[in-house]
Amino acid sequence: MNRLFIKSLCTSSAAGANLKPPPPDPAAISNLILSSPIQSPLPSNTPWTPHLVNSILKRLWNHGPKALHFFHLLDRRHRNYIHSPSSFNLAIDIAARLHLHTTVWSLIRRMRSLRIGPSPKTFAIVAERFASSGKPDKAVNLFLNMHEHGCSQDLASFNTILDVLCKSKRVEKAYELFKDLRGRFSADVVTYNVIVNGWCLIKRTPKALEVLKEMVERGISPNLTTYNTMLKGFFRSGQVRQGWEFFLEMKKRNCGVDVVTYTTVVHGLGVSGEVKRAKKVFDEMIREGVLPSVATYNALIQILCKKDTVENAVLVFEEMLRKGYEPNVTTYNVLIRGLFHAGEFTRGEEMMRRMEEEGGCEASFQTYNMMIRYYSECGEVEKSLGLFERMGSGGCLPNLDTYNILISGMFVRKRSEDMVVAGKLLVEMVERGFVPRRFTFNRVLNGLLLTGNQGFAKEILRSQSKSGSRLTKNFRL
DNA sequence: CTAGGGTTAG
Repeated sequence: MNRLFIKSLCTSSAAGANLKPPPPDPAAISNLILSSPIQSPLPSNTPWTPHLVNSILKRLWNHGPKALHFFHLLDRRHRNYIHSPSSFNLAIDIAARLHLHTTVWSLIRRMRSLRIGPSPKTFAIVAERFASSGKPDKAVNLFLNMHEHGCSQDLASFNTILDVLCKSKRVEKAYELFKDLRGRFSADVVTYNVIVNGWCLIKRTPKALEVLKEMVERGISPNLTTYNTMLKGFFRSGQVRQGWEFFLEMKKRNCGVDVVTYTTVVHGLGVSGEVKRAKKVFDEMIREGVLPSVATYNALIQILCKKDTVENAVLVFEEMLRKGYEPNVTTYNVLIRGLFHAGEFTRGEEMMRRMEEEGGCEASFQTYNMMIRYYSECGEVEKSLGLFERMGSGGCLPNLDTYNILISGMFVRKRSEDMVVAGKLLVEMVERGFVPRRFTFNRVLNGLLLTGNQGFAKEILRSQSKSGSRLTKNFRL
């Protein structure tokens, strides 16, 4: 009897476990947050985990104010949930992108008081924001002072700050810092590779070669990454001949050329219009037993779209499928772009369907922005808006580019009702934390005024000056 | 986010 009772308890609890609600769906919660007013409480009884919080923050990436609001609510209201360092880093990134410096620093302080950071990664994020918004000195100072915020400096974080500066094209600044501190941090092959890449990124290959020479002199051996970086640099700066010779030299000296080397050459030759040679290198790589990757195929498909025909690109795509490769978002984006570029809108749409239904790839903001751009440019407003709607309800929210592309498209047909849509989009983008360029703002308001929509124009202007926007300063009705 | 290869154009 007793045993039976226990047994029934066990089975009922097992049944209960089966009846437990499915794991919370980040998409559903994100949409709930998006559609509810900013004061609304969070859904209760949700078993919050760092993973769940992070996927929500990523989904709300292009709706920064809502994302941060969500983060703060959870931080303050839930005693039994403490944000993870990675969630803090995401929130800090979002705040930095919105230029909310006070928020950035209060989040960093909060991390510190919870004793979960800030980490070198946190500082890399903030430094990256500084560097790419024209403040490389602030990025450098941040690195120099990070120990005051409870984060130690080491070779890895030195390499990171140099890389951040280089990637945002502040190579001179990076090189200065590198020369000042390479002794103190004992620069390694990674440090030198970062600097070589920096000069290559701004097409200054002579400087890159100088650094290469210098590293050898200082007893640090270049590796395959160094050579691949240099190779890419030649092609990027249009030195196809030097690139080719460098490639021959790499093979001659048995550097152990790999799939990255070959992909670089295929892409480099193709971009310069040498499709036949690119195809030959692709065949050579297979002969040499170096297996092409999805990236190699993407490079080949892209150059066929650009410098050959989209039909040939589709043939390579089919071949890739036959060989068992799994195309990724980039593959599809490149192909869809090729089709749209060739005016094959219907086939482009069909490829997008295949990407989602057969390829198991979700359309990215690149997919949407590109398609919206093509439709906008030829005045297909309904098509653009349709895609924009799908974006809003899906996994990727419209970003600043989307709004700019879409708003420009509203001027193509020169219709009054398009101006009203442009106005609504302008208001919406500001609500989402994006700062429209003054040009965009004036263009939309003027458009409204010229098409007899004074009322709406005034409304926009009022709401903007109320929120203290810098945009309204020079605008008079 | 300790370095290198595919998505955008001029």
